[in-house]
Amino acid sequence: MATAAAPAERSRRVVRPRADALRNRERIVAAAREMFVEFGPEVPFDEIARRAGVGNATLYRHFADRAELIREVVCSVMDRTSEQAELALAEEGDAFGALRRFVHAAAEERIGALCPMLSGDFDKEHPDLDEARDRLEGLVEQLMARARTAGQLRTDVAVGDLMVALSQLTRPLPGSGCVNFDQFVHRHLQLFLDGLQAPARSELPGTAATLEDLRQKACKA
Amino acid sequence: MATAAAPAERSRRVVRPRADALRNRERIVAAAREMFVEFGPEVPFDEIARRAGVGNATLYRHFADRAELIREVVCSVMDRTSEQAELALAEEGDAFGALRRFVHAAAEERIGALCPMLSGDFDKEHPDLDEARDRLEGLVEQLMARARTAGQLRTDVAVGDLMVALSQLTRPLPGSGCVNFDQFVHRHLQLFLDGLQAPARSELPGTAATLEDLRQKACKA
DNA sequence: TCTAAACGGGGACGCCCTCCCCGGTTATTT
DNA sequence: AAATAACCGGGGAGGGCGTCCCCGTTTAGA
Repeated sequence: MATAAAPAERSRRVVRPRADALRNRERIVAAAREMFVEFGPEVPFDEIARRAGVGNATLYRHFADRAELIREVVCSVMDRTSEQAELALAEEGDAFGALRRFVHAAAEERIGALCPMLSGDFDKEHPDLDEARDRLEGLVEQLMARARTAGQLRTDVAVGDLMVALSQLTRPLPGSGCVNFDQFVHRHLQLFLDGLQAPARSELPGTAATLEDLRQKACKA
Repeated sequence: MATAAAPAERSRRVVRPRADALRNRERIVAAAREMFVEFGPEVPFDEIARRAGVGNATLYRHFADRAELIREVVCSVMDRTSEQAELALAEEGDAFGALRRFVHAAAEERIGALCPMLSGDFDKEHPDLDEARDRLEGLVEQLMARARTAGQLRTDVAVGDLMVALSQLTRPLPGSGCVNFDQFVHRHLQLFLDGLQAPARSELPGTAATLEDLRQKACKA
C-alpha cells in the first residue's frame, strides 16, 4: 500500500508537494500581485506574507529571492492577460471592438503593475518570461491585425505602442491607491483607443516597435 | 565699522545669503529633479548631493527635510510647465496646435516625474503648491477652452483628464532610464491627442474632473 | 494512529539612510 | 590686499528596517 506506486506517481516527480503547500504558493502569488500593484516591487516580504495569511518563512521556502517571486507574478499577470485576449478574439464580432474589450480587460488585470518590475534585479532572460511574452504579443498582434485589415486601425502603430501605453496609463499611483482612479484609467484608455482608430489624425514621430525591441532596448539601457 | 549698518543693509534682511550659496541651492534643485525623474522620490539625499556636485551637509543646510525639497522641485516643474503653456498660448495660431505643442513641451519638462511625489509624506496643502497648481490649471484650461470653442476638442474632457493622462504617459520607467524611451512618449502623446480631437469617436465612461477634484480625491484615499 | 513535511513567528545579522561635527575654503569687508 | 566670518565638504556615528534562519508546533497523507 504505502509503496504501491500508482500510475500517476511519475507525474509527482521525486517528491510530491503537499496540497496545502500548493495552495499557499498560489495565495502568496496573488497577495504579491496585489501588493506590487499598490506599493511597487520594493514592498517588504513580510508584508506580502501577512497579506497572504502565511508566515514569512513559508514565503522564503517557496521563492529563493525577490527576483523569483517577481518573475512568477509577472508571468501570472501576462497569462491572465493572454486569456483575456483569447476571449476577446473568440467572442467579439467587431475587430476594433475586440481590441477595445481587450484593452479594458487588461487594465482590470492590472497589467500596469508590471512596469515597476522592469527595474532592478530582474532576470529578463528567463524562458518562462519569454514564453509568456511571446504568447501575449502574438495574441495582441492578432487583435491588431484584424482591426487593421478591417480598416479600423491606423497602420502606423505596432504591438509595442499599445502595450507600453497600456502599461503606462494603468500604472497605479504610488502610495495610497486613489479611490476611484480606475474610472480615470478607463477614460484615458478610451481616449487612447480613439486615437488608434483609422483614419489617422496626425503623423506619429519615431517608429513602431515590437515587444522584442522593447526588451532589447531595456536591457541595453 | 563692523557695526556700520549700510543703507542697503535692510534689503539684506538679518543675514545676507552668499552668492555661491544661492547658486548651490539652484544646482541642488536641478539635480533633485533629474534624480527624482530617474529613480523616484526615494532616492538617497547623498546621491542628489553628489549629482549636484556639493556635499551632503550643504543639502541638509538648505532643505530641512525631504518633503521640503520635493515641494521645491514640484513647484519648479509646474512653473516651467506653466511657462510652456504661456508660450503655446502666445505663439501658436491654431488652437489645437497650441494644445499639441504644450503637451509635448510638458513632456520635455518631465512633468510625469511629479506623479511619484504625490505619495508619502508630502504636504499637499502648502500655499506655494496651491499657487503653482492653480496657475497651471488656469493656463491649461485656457488652452483647452480655445480648442473647444474652435470645435477642435471633444467636449467631454476636462483639465484633469489631460493632466493625469499626460503625467501617466510621461512617467519614467524606474531603474535605468530606457535610452530612447522619449521617442515612445511622444508617439503616445500624439495618439492620445488624436483621441482628444473632435468629433468624439466613442463615449467616455465616468465624468470629467478638475485638478481640484483630483487633489481632494488623492487626500481622501 | 503514525510519520514527516510544512508551517509560523520571534529574533539576530547586516545594510543603507539620515544627520552631525569640524577642519578647510571661498566670498565679502575695510 | 589682508582679515573675518559664513559656507562648504567629507567622514563617521546613530538608528530604522528588511532579510533570513531556527526550532517548537501543526497538519496533511497513508
